[in-house]
This record gives sequence, C-alpha cells and structure tokens, in this order.
Amino acid sequence: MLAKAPRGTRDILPGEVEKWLALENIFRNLCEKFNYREIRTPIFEHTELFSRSVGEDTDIVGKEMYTFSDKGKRSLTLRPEGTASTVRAFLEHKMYAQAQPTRLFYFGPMFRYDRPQAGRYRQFHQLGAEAFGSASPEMDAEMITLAMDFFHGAGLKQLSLEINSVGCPQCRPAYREEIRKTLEQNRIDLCPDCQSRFDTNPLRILDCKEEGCREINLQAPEIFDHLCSYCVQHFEDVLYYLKLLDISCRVNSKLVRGLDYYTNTAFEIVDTGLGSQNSLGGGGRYDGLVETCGGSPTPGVGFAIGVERVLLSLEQQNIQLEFEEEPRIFVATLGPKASTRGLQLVMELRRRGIAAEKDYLDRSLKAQMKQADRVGASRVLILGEEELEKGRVVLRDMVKGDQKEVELEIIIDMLSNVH
RNA sequence: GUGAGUGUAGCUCAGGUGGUUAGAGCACCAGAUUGUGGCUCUGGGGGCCGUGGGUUCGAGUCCCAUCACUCACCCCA
Repeated sequence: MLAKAPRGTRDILPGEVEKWLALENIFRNLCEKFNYREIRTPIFEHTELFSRSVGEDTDIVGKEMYTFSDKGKRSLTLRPEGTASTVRAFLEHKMYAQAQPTRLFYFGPMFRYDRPQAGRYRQFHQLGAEAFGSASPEMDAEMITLAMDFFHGAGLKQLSLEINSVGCPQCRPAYREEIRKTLEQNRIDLCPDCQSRFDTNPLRILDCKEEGCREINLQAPEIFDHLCSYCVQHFEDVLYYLKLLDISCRVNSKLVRGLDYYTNTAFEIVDTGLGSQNSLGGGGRYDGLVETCGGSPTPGVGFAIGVERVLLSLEQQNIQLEFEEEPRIFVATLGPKASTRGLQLVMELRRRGIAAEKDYLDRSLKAQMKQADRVGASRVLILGEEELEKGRVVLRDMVKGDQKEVELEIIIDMLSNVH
C-alpha cells in the first residue's frame, strides 16, 4: 500500500509530462490570442460553494465529492470542477468592477469519487475558460471557437460538437411542467433514476441512456417549442455566429448537461471513436450562477476540457505532439583527476545553457559510453589522464561516430557556438 | 453503487487434468584488448507466483474470502 498511488490517481512520468506541457502550451498561447488571462484558484473550497452552484440534485454533489472537515470543523471539498471557484474568485476580487467582460482561463486537477475506467480518474485534469459580463451570443460563439481551436491546435480530428439550448428561468419551469405532464402516465415505466429525476430535474430524463426511458422520451415535448422568444433568438444567433466562424456543429435537443447552472447554450465535444468515456469537453452559458453565488446578476459562459481524454484521443488517433529534445553532451572521464575536471566542465557547459551530464557511479569508459548513448547525447567529451596532461579533450560525435582532439581551453566556446 | 474479466521477475508473458531447486524474451549489471556507445556472443543479479484462509502427503495450479487492476453500467472530463 505504501508504494501504490491511491485508486483513480496516477503519476505522470518523465516522457509523458512532455505531452502535458505541450498541451498546456497550446492552450496558453491560444488563450493569449483570445485575450484570456490565467487564474489559479485553490484546490479545495467551502463545500457549500459547490453544492449551491453545481446543484444539490446533481450526481457530482450527490455522490462524487471528496468532502472532509478540517481541524476547525469547516466542511471543505476538493474541487470537482473549475467554474464555481472561478465565479467565487470573480466575486471575491470584485473583478466586475474592472473592464468587462472578464476573460479567464485555468488549468489544474479536479476530483470526483467515481469508479475508475478508461478515460476516467478520481483525480483528473481540466483546462477551461470562463467569460463574465456579456450575455451576447457572440461571446458563446467565441467560447466555443476557443475550445474547438484548441482541439485543432492539438491535432485532433473527427470531433463532433453537439449543441443545445436548455432555456432560462423564464421558460424552463413551464417546459419542465410540460415534460412532467406528458410523461406522467409512463412514470412507473421509467428507470429508478428517472423516477426521482421526475421530481428533481425532469430535463435529465431526456438524455437518459436506458432503452425504456429513450422510448418513452420519444413522446416528450421538444424544447425548441417551449423556449421563450429571447432564448430562441439567442440560440439562433449562436448557431449563426458559429457558422460564420466556420465551426460546424450538430444540434442535439436531448443534450442536457449534468450541472444545474446552465442556461441557454449547452455544448459538448465528443470523440466518436474513443470508447465509453468519449466526452472530451463541454460547457455552456450560466447567466444565473454569479447571482446564485451572492453577486449581482452577471451573465457568464465557459467550458472545460479533460486533459487525460485529449491525450487518450491523440494516442488512439496516433497523433504525436511536437516537442523539441535538447541536444545533450556527455562528459566521460577516466581517473579521479579527470573526473574532477570533468565535473567542472559539465557545470561550465550547463551555465552556458548547454545540457550536459557526467557519470557519478565510477563506471568504466565503456559503461559511460553506453550511458551516453542511452541518454541520447549527441556528443561525448572524453577526458582521460592522458588528455588532461596535454590540456586536450576528445570530442566524439555520437551520430557520425567520428572523433577528434580539441584544446581543453577552447572546447566550451566551441560547443557554445555550435549549439 | 452494480456487473464481468485479470493478478507469476522492472516490462510482456509461458507454466495440459495439483508432484522435486518456477521459466522465456526484453530490460538491467559484468565480461569478450590494459581507454570508446549502437550489432553480436558469454555470464550474472533479480520472483512472500496480489494477500489471507481452506482442501491435500503435496497448491503457481483446486475452493472460499479479500484487495488491486482493467473494462462496462451509471455519470461525466
């Protein structure tokens, strides 16, 4: 147990970390172009922040939160998603008093207690963005474009963008009632989950995957017939702008996201070839959330993307992320004097910005050469007692396989110029 | 929370119907010229056979439990 990461968590090892950095860089650069600024919020928050904003009746709050109380008896929760914290920070630091809209992005670990499976972890990582202060459908379109540009920047193809409108507090209650009315006589045929959803959140019945529920859902009223005129217009505008910006999408009137705070736009990006957990990201508009968290009414939109799933999708589609490997110099030495001089040499190289290393295990020259090969050294400096006496060093090119003697004094400058 | 599958060396896996000191490939270390990597050859170190219990003269192998991993359901990223 001591040497085992907890269930649903894992180490990101050297060799894989490079991919994470590459994705982070793609996202950071993109966000900069869109004028979004990075925010880093705590990894845990007051439990109430999540239960209030995400919604008491959601699966996340109901059964997936890592909640604990600290020594001061405060109930705290490891964040299961990023939007709530961002909203909290927006309010706490009165960002609404600055130039609007406020555009923010984040990157970091999230936590949900769930059975792990392919593409699902208890600690997973999301990169996401939020924009406060604009209810314009242009903002929705911008947000979706940012997400899609990220996927394209990472090299992903074959993604499907699904979009829907879930209405607003003006029209949703009536629609909710409409669903209840039409499904009432079939209520006992719904799955147990949907039976309780009937009371708590009948919209969620619509995207239930149970065969029986799906059949019953055929007679459910279409949401588009029940949106208020504002919501209809907003949705149509979003679709219009997306088309204008060359973002293709598929309207899915059954799409209902698992968080309660969404209003109007809801969207999800899925990789159809991925497997069971094929949702790479999702988001939507949440015009009531800031108010729910104690602020004055402020519209907002955002999305979150699952890093592990993006990585999985890249792997499955055989797409390599680009990252440069720095050429490396290995200093091989023979004898204690040369070893000491070699240590100086290595440090000088490093201070000149050249990646370098030497052997500390007192290994034979042969073993040092082997090691040089393994760490991917492009060149090896061989320094023995003989060379040391002559004030020279052997410079070996590991790719070509040839070598020559060079003055020890000029070797650093020489290599600095090459690199 | 529910279901199915799998746990043997660092990794990938062999080990018919229970029978002596548990194997291979790769990896690792050393050697094949007293100072030179990749290829080859030789040798070497490494295994509470997931854990606990049971059946048996005898269990890696059979039974039970437990834990872990994997996949799926649910839900989501």
